[in-house]
Amino acid sequence: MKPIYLAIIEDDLVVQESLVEFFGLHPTIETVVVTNSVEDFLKLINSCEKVPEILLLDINLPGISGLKGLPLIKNELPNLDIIMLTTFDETDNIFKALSCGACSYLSKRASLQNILDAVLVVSEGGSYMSPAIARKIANFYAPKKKSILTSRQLEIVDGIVAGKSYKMIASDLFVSIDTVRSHIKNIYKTLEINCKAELIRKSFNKEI
Amino acid sequence: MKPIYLAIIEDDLVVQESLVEFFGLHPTIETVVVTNSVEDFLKLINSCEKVPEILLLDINLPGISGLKGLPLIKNELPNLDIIMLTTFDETDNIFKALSCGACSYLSKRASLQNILDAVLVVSEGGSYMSPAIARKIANFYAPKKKSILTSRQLEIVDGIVAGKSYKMIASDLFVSIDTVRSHIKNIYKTLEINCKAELIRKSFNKEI
DNA sequence: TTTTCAATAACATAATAATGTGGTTTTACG
DNA sequence: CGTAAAACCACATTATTATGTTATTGAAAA
Repeated sequence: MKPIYLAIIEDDLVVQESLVEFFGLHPTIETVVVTNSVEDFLKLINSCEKVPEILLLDINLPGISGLKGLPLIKNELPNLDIIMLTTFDETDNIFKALSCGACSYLSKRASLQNILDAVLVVSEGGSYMSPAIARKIANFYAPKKKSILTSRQLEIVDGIVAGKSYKMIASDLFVSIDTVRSHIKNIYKTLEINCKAELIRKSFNKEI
Repeated sequence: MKPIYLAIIEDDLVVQESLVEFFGLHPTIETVVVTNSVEDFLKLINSCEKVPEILLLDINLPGISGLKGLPLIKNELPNLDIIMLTTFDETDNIFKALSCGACSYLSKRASLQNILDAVLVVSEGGSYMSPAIARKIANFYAPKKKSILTSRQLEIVDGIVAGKSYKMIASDLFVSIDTVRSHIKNIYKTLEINCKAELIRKSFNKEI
């Protein structure tokens, strides 16, 4: 059975060592690169005969942070699957990491066994999210209780988000363009915004 | 210890029975409602003294499908955590289910043990996604290979998406407003669009 | 070295959007 | 019955956006 080539970037030497030791015991995982910074990793990676397939990347690193480093690393090794290790589960970071191509995300409070599970899952083409993280993702998609806009206003918003002009929205809804304007004025007031871009952003962020 | 009240909607009687039997053995889980359709569930739920906290919901049901039923159920029991069980992992369904408020999603090929894990994780406020599903979610966020826009053009797009006017973008980038206009003309041409709304939409859909 | 392309910029014009003020009508609620 | 909210509409003004044409400069590619 082909071993899984693993890399680790972790600046906390205690954590780093415990990871290395733990994975050293595993029969099918071979830790091929271990560094304590993104910079070192990028230097080492070119002169490395065994190219890692999976990387455990700490999100809080001195120098280039894990989050900033992600695109740099992905640029060098596009096929590397990256598992983020994080101390705090900040929602923003989760989505930023995912947007940069991280495929798994787990809390450092997770046990070594959990981290191993994640590595194995990823090596099989899956993805592992710790429960708290997964919940945040689910909540992100979840519908908001109820909009502060009226149903008519929501129809107007739909039109805007769909890229229609006021004129088009007016003719679609069989009302005058001034009515559309009027609705939009009210919508902007309610949402405390003053341009279309904000409206569309809010809509995509499910803030409406 | 307070038991976890569980409900199950599953039309396949073999699966249903094995679930009921399996959870019956668990000390802290009490299965309080079992039906084979969303319709029956909605009828029963009002005359039920023990209100379920977690629901295992099959996605493919006769009559009202699990997906269609989700909002109806959530409407009756807003605090119910719903775990979707699915035979096929269609990406569309995953996101639809999440958008309707499902908090976990797992393949029926998952073992009973996995389903139990999911129930326990959810009962603790987490969320469980099977690896293949989680991977699809991660891939959804992953960056597209490379943009057809130049880096400068991307800076302009960022400004637009952030809700800035041309004037603001110009002053942020220390160029004239006509330069910004010029960039935007080129961007629209390249992307074959002709308004800001489309640009923002594409940006949020990672089509840029 | 010629050509292409990205980035810069000016000038011009038409369309659309943002904002204000004021008004009517219908519907729902206490 | 009165009132409030929602949907409707008009008129007006300014700001911003969309679009066209043209041109210079520097860097990269052919």
